[in-house]
Amino acid sequence: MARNMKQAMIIDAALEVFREKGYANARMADIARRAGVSYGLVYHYFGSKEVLFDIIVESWWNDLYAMMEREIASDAPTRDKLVHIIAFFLDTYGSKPNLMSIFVSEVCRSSVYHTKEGLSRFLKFFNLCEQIMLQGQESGFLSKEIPPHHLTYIFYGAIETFISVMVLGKEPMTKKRHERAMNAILRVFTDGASSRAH
Amino acid sequence: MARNMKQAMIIDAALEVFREKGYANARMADIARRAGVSYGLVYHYFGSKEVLFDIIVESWWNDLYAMMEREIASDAPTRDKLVHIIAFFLDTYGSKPNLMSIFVSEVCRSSVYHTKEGLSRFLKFFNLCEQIMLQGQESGFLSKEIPPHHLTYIFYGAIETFISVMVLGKEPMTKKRHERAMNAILRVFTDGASSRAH
Amino acid sequence: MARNMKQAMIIDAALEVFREKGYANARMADIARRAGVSYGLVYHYFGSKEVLFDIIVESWWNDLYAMMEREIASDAPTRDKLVHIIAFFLDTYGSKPNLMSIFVSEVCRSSVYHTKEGLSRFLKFFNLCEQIMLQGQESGFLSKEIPPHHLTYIFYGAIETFISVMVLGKEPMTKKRHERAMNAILRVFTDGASSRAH
Amino acid sequence: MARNMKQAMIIDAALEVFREKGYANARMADIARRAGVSYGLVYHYFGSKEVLFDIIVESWWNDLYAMMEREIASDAPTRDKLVHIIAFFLDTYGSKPNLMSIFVSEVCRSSVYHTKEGLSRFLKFFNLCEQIMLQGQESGFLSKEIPPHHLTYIFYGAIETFISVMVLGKEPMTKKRHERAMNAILRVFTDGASSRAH
DNA sequence: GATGAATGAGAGTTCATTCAT
DNA sequence: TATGAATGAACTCTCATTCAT
Repeated sequence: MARNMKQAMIIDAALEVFREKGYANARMADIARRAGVSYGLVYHYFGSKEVLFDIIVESWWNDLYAMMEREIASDAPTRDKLVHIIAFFLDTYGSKPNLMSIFVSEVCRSSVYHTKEGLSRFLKFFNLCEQIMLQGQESGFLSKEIPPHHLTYIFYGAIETFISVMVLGKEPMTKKRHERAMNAILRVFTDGASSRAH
Repeated sequence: MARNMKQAMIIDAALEVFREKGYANARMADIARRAGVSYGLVYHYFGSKEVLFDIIVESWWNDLYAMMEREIASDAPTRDKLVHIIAFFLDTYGSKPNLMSIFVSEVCRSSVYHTKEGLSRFLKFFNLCEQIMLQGQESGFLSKEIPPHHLTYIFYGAIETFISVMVLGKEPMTKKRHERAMNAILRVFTDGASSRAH
Repeated sequence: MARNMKQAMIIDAALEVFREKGYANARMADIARRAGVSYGLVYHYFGSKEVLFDIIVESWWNDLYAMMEREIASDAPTRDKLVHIIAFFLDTYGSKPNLMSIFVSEVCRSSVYHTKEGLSRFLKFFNLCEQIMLQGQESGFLSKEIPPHHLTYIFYGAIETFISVMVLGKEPMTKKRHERAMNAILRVFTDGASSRAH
Repeated sequence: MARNMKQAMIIDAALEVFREKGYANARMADIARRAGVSYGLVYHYFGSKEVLFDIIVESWWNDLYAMMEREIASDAPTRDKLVHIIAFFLDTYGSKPNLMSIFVSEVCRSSVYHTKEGLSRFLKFFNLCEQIMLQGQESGFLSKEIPPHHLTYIFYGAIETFISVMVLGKEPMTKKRHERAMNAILRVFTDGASSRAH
């Protein structure tokens, strides 16, 4: 599939360039050069810079939503669901660091703050997350004293910051890092950081 | 005073425009028009778009560092220090929502990912936060099982997400919101979200 | 060919505009308009106003150096070498009056005084000229009483002023003018203006 | 005379700045700063950048014309007149190097090529010079075989190039340099560079 | 499909000049 | 006389996008 190959090369190049420079400073010429194609071809396939960015971003959101919906539908214990969500972020960082980097540095900020679509995508994710928190409260695993959207903020904030720090440090994902991040987030989120927690 | 007044008007206009459009899409002409001054005056006082942005950002970081250092030096219980830090973010959102909005949407992301200065400022803040976590562990308030930098990520991630959501919803700060956010963050961070926590 | 043609048209337009207005007052928009191309194309090919100017200037210096080096290497009598050098300037004025005009009004002054490269290019030419004067002294044609760099200044000064006056008067080069300038420079430089000279 | 003092300080500052940067790149703010006055004052006294430059340039031309007219009116031998003219340039370089530098790098080029006034001033000087050459021919000192305007070009070209080289090398004027330049110009102009000249 | 020359609107920046004080 | 805040036209340069080949 020559077609798919070139498209894929452009996407990969775009991931790199968007990560390095950010959306605003990424130039279509850079992406074309990095992909080793003429920059007419980028337009041939993707129409515009915005569309190219959106395709990348959309694939991310769709994967995320799919995962979240799987978890919501599943009848696993809430604790496992939280584990799966954390793992999804950590694994994606491991397999597609560029994508994850773009997500934390561009998507979940600029795009969210300055476009309608960005905002609604973000809110949709929070909504899905909230459902899981609600399931947790109903199953008796999570305390009902804290509103589920607040639980969402704290849970998601923890994941995002862990990912951000790895992105900033360009740290490669390792088994150890994965395990430590997972443990820390899960432990503090469920039992708290206080020394009283057993 | 006239001098300081116009400067202040430009800064205020810049805060608005940067918040609305983001750094990349903010136009100096917009800022000048919004401030009700001529195009050239913005340059007369601030030299360039970058400098103007930096002045705004720098004032934020300096305030933040000052607060953190006060807390580190203080001999209040760690729990109070955490309260003060959370309050600092919530209060700043209340008094300077534009600044806070710029912080979460631009500074702590694009600027941090794409400039050396941005990165080092961010890391400095994390470092200060870590010191407080360490104090908390030493005083016996926080569990020593979790590394202090991990505690930092979770604590800060929670604050940032609460602020982000308020920014996105353009929610005005109220006493109630302040209290709820404070309680949720503090409660989950120290005791966890699990229903076993009392 | 289309590519080279447009480039050539831009260069020609630049030669005209730089000559008419001088480097500082030449506008890129003028050059583009004169060349009959879009604004952006000038940048597409030449990157910046400075580069565009430099390319023009560099071609001149390179031609000049090449000629000088040919003369130095040649075993013709010094008198012939001087004839060739004078002819080079006069002929270039005839075939590329814009280039020559830019040279005397911009390059050999502003550029030389205000940029490192300009200075070193000028000195390099003087150095080559000095070598020819030295050859003339060694062959017995030129008096050894006058230092070769002084001979250079007088010889070159004469040529430059003749060219300058032609540029100022926008005089087209004719055979007669060529001959008269050649004779006057050669005659005075070798035998002097005194009536005692035979 | 406070008035004259500040004016003089501005003129001096302008001489420096115009020399360092050239007319086009000299900024009024630079001149004011260098002079230690506000830049409103520069306008108060001189009206515009162009006027300021013109005043400087005009004083030069007037001194030059006055000298030339003195020489034309004098009944000294032509040789002495040539000596005086050369000395005028060398002495002015010694006493006012900035002025001389501006003259060779800006006035006798850009200004001459791009303004009507510049051109006419230059031609007037050439005209005066020609009269002296004519006197020399009539007195039998200079050969009648070479048109007086050609003699002018060669004579003036020699002086200008000597001055230019000193300006470029920022060489301070010394007695020795003065003498050598004088001798070289005079010797070659009258007797030629050929070894046959006695 | 594929190229890259060509376009031009748009943005940042400069700086001579004005004018209220 | 003296200041420097204020103005805005003018200019360079960028880069997403189009289109002929």
